Amino acid sequence: MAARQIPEASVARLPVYLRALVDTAERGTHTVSSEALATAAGVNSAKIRKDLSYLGSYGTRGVGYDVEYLIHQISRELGLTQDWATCIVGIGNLGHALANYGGFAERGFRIAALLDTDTSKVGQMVAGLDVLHFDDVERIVKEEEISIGIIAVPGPHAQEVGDRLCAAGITSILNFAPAVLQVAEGVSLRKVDLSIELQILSFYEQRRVAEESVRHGTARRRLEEAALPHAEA
Amino acid sequence: MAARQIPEASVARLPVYLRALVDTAERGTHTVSSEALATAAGVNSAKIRKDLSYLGSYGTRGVGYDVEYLIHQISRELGLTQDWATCIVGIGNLGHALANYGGFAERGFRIAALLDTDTSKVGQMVAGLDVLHFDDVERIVKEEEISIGIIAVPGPHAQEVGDRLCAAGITSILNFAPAVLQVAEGVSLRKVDLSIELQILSFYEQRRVAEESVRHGTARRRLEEAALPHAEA
DNA sequence: TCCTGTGAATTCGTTCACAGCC
DNA sequence: GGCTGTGAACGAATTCACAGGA
Repeated sequence: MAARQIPEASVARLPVYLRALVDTAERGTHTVSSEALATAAGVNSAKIRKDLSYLGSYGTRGVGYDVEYLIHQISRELGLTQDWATCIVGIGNLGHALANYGGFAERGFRIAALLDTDTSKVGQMVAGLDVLHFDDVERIVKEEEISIGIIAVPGPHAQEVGDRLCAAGITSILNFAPAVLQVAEGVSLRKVDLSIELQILSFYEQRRVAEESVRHGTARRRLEEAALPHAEA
Repeated sequence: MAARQIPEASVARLPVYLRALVDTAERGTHTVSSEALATAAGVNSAKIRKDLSYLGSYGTRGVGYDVEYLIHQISRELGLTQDWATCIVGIGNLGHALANYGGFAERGFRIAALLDTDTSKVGQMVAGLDVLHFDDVERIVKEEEISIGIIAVPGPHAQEVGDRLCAAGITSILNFAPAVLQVAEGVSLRKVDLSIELQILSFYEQRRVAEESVRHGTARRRLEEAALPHAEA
């Protein structure tokens, strides 16, 4: 088993499983079936089994998975057994919120630096950290051994910030800026775009409205049909 | 053409194209090829052409696409020609940041209400709006004709908030809470999970480190091989 | 000639269904 | 009997490659 090269789609689900498992463990349960874990994670059981099979054979036939053991294996696979140093660039509304968000540190992501170019922000204390000037990014990344950069600057500045981060030796970027980012070869990039998510919802929202009028039309037609002499009792 | 039922993956890219097109228009360009748009949107040109073909035949062979016209068509398709009322539930760090985030209003998403259960927050002014009590959600959703709910509460409260929103008649939910949300049949759901994104980056980060040691190992082995007598000149 | 629009080919991801083990 | 692990079947998404119109 243990076939290397886990599909991207599976990797993206592992953190979800991990969370479901931690919840399960907190409830004092020590064994889960793929079915139970599927329910907790909001997917189907075949997907769970397939995804977990990429990591190895960690389950027991006829029984299920040991919760603690699986938590350990997934954590290891995700690289969560070590700590990663991150920096947040752009201490505006969102940067502030991210700096204060407890969920990062909880999972081993240490916020090692807050950076901004705005001199009125530099020197401020945010979430217990001094805001430093982005000009010093190369030195800070090296000193703090930062590998993950979080971009929370306005869209038009995202690319230059990304370039500087790449140049400074960062190897992963999480981009919150509403802009398409080009990164150096070999740097991982993920993006979170708030307004894109709303626009996707808007599409389905509109389609729902369109379908509703169609359905009303259909309903009306059905009534008409029902009114025809050959309608069934 | 205009085949209905646009694939989900294409829908998710339309907002990205839209942003790239708006940028292009702001630079005073009136025509784009699929190739140019692909570069601006960070995808390949075949994808652009295929995706746009689902909307209709809006390009001109040998020329490209009219930027303004395409902006109009995509906006219409995404339902952005009308305004959507939203509410934000949970006015903590993130809720604050979201309320102050300009990107929503810009694209026709009006924040109609801020809701919280914490009585110390109710009555506060945030981003020019009174924070209201979540208990009144049914009335507020009806009065303001809110169709999209944004959840920014702590994980353990997300499900009950989601249930109340669904019961109040909301048809789309954007979930920022770190929890798997179950929604009523027919309600659209998207989630944004900050720490999951970091965990995905961590996976690739760790793999990179692992690969590096392998590559070093390989390099060493190659040197050894090269030192063998039968090595080529 | 240039670039779109699209069938066909391919790759990727999901689900089925059951053999194998507890 | 119950549940995992996994080939095989299926379906979705991407990419290729080129016919066809400007």
